[in-house]
Amino acid sequence: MNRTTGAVKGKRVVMVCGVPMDMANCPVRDVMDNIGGKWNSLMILSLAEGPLRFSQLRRLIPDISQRMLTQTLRDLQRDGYLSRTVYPTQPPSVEYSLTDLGRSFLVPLKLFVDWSLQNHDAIRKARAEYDAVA
Amino acid sequence: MNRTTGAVKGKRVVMVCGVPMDMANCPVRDVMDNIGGKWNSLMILSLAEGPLRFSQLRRLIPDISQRMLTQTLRDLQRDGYLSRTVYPTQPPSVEYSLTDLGRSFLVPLKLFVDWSLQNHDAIRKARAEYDAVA
DNA sequence: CCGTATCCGCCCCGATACTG
DNA sequence: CAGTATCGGGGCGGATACGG
Repeated sequence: MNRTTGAVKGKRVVMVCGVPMDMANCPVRDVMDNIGGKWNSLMILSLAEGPLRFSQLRRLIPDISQRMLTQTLRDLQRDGYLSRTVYPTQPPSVEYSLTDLGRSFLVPLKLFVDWSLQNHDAIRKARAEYDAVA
Repeated sequence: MNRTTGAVKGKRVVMVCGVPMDMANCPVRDVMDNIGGKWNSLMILSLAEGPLRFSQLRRLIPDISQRMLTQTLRDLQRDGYLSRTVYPTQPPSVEYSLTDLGRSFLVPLKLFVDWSLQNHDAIRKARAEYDAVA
């Protein structure tokens, strides 16, 4: 397999695992930016078992600020991971729930969570050893 | 299932998918910080098919700066994803290769890449629709 | 209850220049 | 070839206060 890189029609292309990746418009980078934020993946996981209201999410994730809760929900809604429905009560209540896209993302996300839980100790150990040398 | 949150022995615990998550020392957050960087996951993918030298990686990923290449490699080595071996030639050559930990991470990572490639269009579409309304 | 608006510190990352 | 050192912009995210 050829792993060289080059400019193809002015595009930066990186061969990774035999698949050409357009770095200028990279899907992986794009998705990673979405869920790589501090709260995004946790938000999706929190909604995995059913819809929740704004204040419920706030109580469920006590450490998040009101600002970041709003922003995270808006970003995830914008990218299609979740939907927002407003119930015209008094005072108003807003419910957030995963879309099909959001639910489908749970598959790789949960695998990632499992891996993290299984290998966290190994990582912490490696880190400690590295720091001990330095 | 109970999804309430609470202080357990002074720790912030969030119930997610039935699993209690300690937010103060969260493995998922820890791992996400490692590979959530701009170049980290791409670096691991680049080394998936075999060891590469510093300059080879530099050519393979043309957009990365020398500084970030060094830093990314050091961070990934520190957390145990890859190993660094120096060959005492003149001039010196340094080879980077995935460890067992790094290779095992390829499983969830590749699943994530596949999902990104499959759903990128849907995300871009959702984003366009959202922006059109606003 | 469900947000907005504003200010601001921090740190990621790029650019550039220099070493062994 | 394989790094290190230094500077600086920009954006993420926290704190706080205010609005419908």
